[in-house]
Amino acid sequence: MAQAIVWFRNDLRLDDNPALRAALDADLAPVCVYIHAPDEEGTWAPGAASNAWRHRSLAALDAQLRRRGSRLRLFHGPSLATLQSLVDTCEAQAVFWNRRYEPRIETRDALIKSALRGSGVRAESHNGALLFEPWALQTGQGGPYKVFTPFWRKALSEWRLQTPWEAPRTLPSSEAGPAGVALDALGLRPARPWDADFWPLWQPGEAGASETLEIFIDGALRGYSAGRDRPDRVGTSRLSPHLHFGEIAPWRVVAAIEAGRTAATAPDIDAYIRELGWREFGHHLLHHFPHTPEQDFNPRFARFPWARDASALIEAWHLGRTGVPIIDAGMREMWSTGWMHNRVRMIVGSWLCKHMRVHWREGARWFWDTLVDADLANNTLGWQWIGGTGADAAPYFRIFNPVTQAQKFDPAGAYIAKWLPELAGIPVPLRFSPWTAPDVLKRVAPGYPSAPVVDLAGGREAALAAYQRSR
DNA sequence: TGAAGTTTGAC
DNA sequence: TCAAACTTC
Repeated sequence: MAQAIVWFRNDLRLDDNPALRAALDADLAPVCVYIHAPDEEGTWAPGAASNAWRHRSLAALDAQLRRRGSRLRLFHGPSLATLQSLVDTCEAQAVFWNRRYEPRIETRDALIKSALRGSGVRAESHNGALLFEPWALQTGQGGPYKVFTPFWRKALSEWRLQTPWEAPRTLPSSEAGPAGVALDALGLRPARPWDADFWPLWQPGEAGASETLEIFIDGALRGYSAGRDRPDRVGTSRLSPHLHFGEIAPWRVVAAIEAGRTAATAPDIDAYIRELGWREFGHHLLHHFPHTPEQDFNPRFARFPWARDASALIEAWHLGRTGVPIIDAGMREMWSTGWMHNRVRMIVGSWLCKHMRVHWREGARWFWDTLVDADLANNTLGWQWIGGTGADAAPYFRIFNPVTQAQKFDPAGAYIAKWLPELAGIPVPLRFSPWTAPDVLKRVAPGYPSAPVVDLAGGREAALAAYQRSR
């Protein structure tokens, strides 16, 4: 049987894998490879938490391939040279992969595709990650969308999803060509086990993704429209890292969720699929506006007076020592688990960009390194949104009050107590703003900051004034 | 997928 | 008196 290279990237699954399917449909034995080449991603090489996840996800994929009589071969880049050498040594007839949409990767992959084709090899990329390719939806004028609502209306009107596909129980094995390097040689696993608290919560890989989906459907999906805003509960799908690494296809998530549609569940199902729509919109924007991971979408903010020398403020934010419990709880949740609830991401983001008046790229960089679901499309969309600089963003003057938000979405103060145990002894009305009861705070949690690093009312006023000045 | 201040209208 | 509606940033 002739061979094909199946080049795994952010599609670390077998089911619903269009590249793997293409190889099998062509009657070619898949040589499954992963090529480690972080330098080819420029300034957005994967961060530490992301690498820790990938290490385990690659191990899971290899185990799954072995159960089917195949295996995953690992290599160091550069990607093109590695693929060319694999094509030669395996005498492969084709190379298949699933597309990524990060600007540097799109450019690199286009070069790789044309180089392979230039040497007479069949090279094909497929859609393994999105419900709609970024170029599939266009405005009436023929351009990209910049506003979510019309984008999503268009998507719903052209709703056609890939049909689920299950990988065969046995894969043709191929021993041709080099064996590759050991997983540890890629250096993805942290040298010091700072990620120890991640793994009771997460199971990287395709099996973990399916299990997470089932848990969501049996649990938080009912009541999702309201429950997703509650960081004190399991109210969200927690699928984001699995979707980022392609451990499950979004169309499979949609199909599974739709399967239980009733009149009662319809609003929750629609609300969740709309969130997947934001993920689609993020990829659409990243593809059409490739400078947005670095630059404000709205050029007006070039004149905005960001705070000077905010390094002490930024450090307090990093460490979860701002003195505002809901913010510090969120930052510590992320540090411990590699993930932060989305409502809390908005609160900590608003605090950084508005009260601290620090440019969103500082936040984007920190999230990039600390989140297991760090994704250039979603991270950029989220930070441009909360910073007020984005395409369809919250206006800059929409400033979250972290005390009000905590009262509303963590009413029993349970989320705060979980991540800031030193504040658990402060009774609930005071736990949201402990600086208002200085003697209690000093007695119960003497190590916690005695006051917010930025005054809530003063910071809000300063941000509004700065916005006015820049107009 | 804000907050805060003001107005309005039902008691 | 108070909550919902409205307005402004």
